Amino acid sequence: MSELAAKQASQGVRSPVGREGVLDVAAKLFREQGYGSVSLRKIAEAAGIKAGSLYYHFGSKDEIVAAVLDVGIQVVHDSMRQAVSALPEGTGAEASLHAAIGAHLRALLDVSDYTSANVRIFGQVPQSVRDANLPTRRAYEAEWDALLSRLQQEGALKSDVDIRHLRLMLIGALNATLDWFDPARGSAEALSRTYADVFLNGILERQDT
Amino acid sequence: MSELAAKQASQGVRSPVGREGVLDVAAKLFREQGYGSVSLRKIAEAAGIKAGSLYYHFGSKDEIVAAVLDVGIQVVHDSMRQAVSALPEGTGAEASLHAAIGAHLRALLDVSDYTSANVRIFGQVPQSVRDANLPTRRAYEAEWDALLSRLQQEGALKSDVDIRHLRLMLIGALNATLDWFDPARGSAEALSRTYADVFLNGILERQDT
DNA sequence: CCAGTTACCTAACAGTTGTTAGTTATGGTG
DNA sequence: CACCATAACTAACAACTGTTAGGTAACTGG
Repeated sequence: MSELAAKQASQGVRSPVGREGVLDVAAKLFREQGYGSVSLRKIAEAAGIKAGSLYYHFGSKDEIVAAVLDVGIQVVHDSMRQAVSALPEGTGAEASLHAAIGAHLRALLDVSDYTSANVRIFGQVPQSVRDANLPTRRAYEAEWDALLSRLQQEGALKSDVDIRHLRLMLIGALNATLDWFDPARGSAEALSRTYADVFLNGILERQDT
Repeated sequence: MSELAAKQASQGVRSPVGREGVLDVAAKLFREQGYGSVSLRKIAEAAGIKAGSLYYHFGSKDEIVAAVLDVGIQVVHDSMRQAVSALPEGTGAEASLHAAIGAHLRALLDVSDYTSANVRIFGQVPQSVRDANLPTRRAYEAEWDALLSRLQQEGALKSDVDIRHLRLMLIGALNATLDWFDPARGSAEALSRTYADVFLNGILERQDT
């Protein structure tokens, strides 16, 4: 049950599904089935209302999916920012990156239907919806760029790697886990350790260490 | 113009679009617009015929998209196998991986609408179509696993990395480039150097080298 | 020259889609 | 009690979907 619905129910209101309940259900369906095969009637049925009723809360299907996309980025953004800023001052590059990667993967794989829906359907929605989501995306990307730049200025990262490129590579690799990750086979936590290690140290056997 | 169409035209035949021409056009549209928003009428129009005529060559829409998916994997598989097998015997891990990565990225970003369409729409098509494409996929994945295992047995790769996991991570990262790669900003060739270097050596600044 | 094959076209079908207009039931407020 | 906002419902629309049946023109082998 959504927070809003819970609050209203406790006030004795005949608990309506409401805008929030619709979004929760929509995010889940989009994550599971993709954009194209989720109709308004499917969303409505899963929410326990009729299709026409969706237009009380939203002006169009685009408006629903746009809301899901925005929340999806906000969740992972908050999660990542919080994880990094919670680190003690002077934390090394290794731990900082691991924290950021872990936060991203947890939001994507454990926590949020919104974030996974975003990653899954962003490439499937109409251009106009994608454009509407861009500012929110850019803010999250800037957070990553800031982190990576800081580590590079501290001399922890190679000076010849391009930050934008590295960020695209990193987030791309992380998001791709959504296609195959199986919680029964391993935790997001373990995954983030592996990913951080590969990106930081590579996979080549070395003489030193 | 497709090879078939060219051959037939040179024989004096009133050049039909044909099965091959339809697939070429379908692959391009799927790559550009995704699965859901490409209707049979759009494919037909782009091919210069009418929607109903598609059923002369194919039994259903699923059959069209399944054919595109299969060809997409075959192209990148052939490209990768050929690139690796062309290397002189005793080639090091670094060069081997770079060749494989380069072949994959070139098929994805430069060469084939089929391969890029596969990566783009695989997650959007009906379950049955995905299942039909699985054997072809597995063969390509096995090719990668064989390469990585060989390198690991030669002692070139760390012995504690899981091959399957590494392959998923690598191909996932490579495929993700499709979302942002802009040929005007850099070549697939240059990209493959960067990716190989990061995966092999990591991004951490080191005392040695 | 005729028969057959190839590759298309036309027209229509049943189902689904996003969307709209008008209606109704509920519960809090003056 | 009357009033009003909230959150639904019903029923229909035009457009579009994959698909099918039947027809037609062009080239090919006998």
